[in-house]
Amino acid sequence: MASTRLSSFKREISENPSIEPKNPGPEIPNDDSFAKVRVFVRKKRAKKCIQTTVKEVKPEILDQKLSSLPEIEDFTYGKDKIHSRSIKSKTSEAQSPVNWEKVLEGIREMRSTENAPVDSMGCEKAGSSLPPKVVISFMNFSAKLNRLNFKKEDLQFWCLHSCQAKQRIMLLMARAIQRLLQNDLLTAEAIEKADEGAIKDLIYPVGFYSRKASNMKKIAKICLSKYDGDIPSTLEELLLLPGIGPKMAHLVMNVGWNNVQGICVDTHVHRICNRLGWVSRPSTKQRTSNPEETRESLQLWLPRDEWVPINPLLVGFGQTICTPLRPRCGICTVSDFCPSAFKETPSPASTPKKSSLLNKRS
DNA sequence: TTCCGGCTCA
DNA sequence: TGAGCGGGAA
Repeated sequence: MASTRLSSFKREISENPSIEPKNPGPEIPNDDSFAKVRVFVRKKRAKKCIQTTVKEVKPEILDQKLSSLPEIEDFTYGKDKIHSRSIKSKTSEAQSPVNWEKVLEGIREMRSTENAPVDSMGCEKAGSSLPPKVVISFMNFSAKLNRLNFKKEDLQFWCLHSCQAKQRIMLLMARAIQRLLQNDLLTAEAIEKADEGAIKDLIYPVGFYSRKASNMKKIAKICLSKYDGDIPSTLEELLLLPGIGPKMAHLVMNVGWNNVQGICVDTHVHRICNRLGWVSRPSTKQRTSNPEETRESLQLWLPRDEWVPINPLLVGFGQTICTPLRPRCGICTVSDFCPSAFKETPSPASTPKKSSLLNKRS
């Protein structure tokens, strides 16, 4: 049965070399008669699959065989299943930036000596303090938080992590979680029943509080009707929720479900990767124009085990040193590797527009 | 590309 | 005083 599926799959591939493999791939018969491990190799150029082959090698020479294929960057295989894998082609446009590891290490060191808001509030620092039956996902816990008058000890509830919770609720903001907690508004049922105006008051003055209160109600309703009060567990379904875009969907997949589908790229990751010259628009050396482009570009070369930690690392770095305005290049230990160091354009505030000059005159 | 809305900082 | 913040929708 399984071997029939495998042979038809092989035929499918040989007839159509650009076919995308299913993930996970076809099953391999789980018996002793099967002496070989099949390694499915897919060469990728940018996003497009350009070559697909199936190789059969004996397990005992697998490592040797694979080391003779240097273009293989990452793959998994097993007796039972062939999993997806990515291949770094020598001719690929996705070259790792020079010194990226040094830069990352330098940022890690800087981060270890400088506290950033994301360290106390970021969802990765998950809530062991959270009620056991509640898992909270949220967005917008960014640089703005440290400007607000919240005590640090009030912020211990901000986080989420995956746990064996049956009841989950996705919140769309960070800072209001404690107040929602005090009002028992942390389940889809409670949010669904609550008055939108009351939610608005509780989360005020979070950015976009009005829209977020409305989205919370909508999401709670969807979670109750479609997911039994839980949150969706796939990227596609998360993206269908109102107010949930790629940044939030990847964050939830990474941290809430421990299922890494992509890098969570927010404004800090987007800005810093571009400053470092780590990402570019396809086939160009131009900066990426939005976080989604950055994510795709970054994923082409950044090793998968960095996909989750890169977010809190760069967010904290962006909050404290590589700030949007007036980055502190003077204290940055990796500025030697940064093509944008000390080159930031002066803020528009220093060159007043005509309208503001006119206002001043009047 | 603009808007959302309160807030901070230069 | 007003630019900028930050992710998503229109």
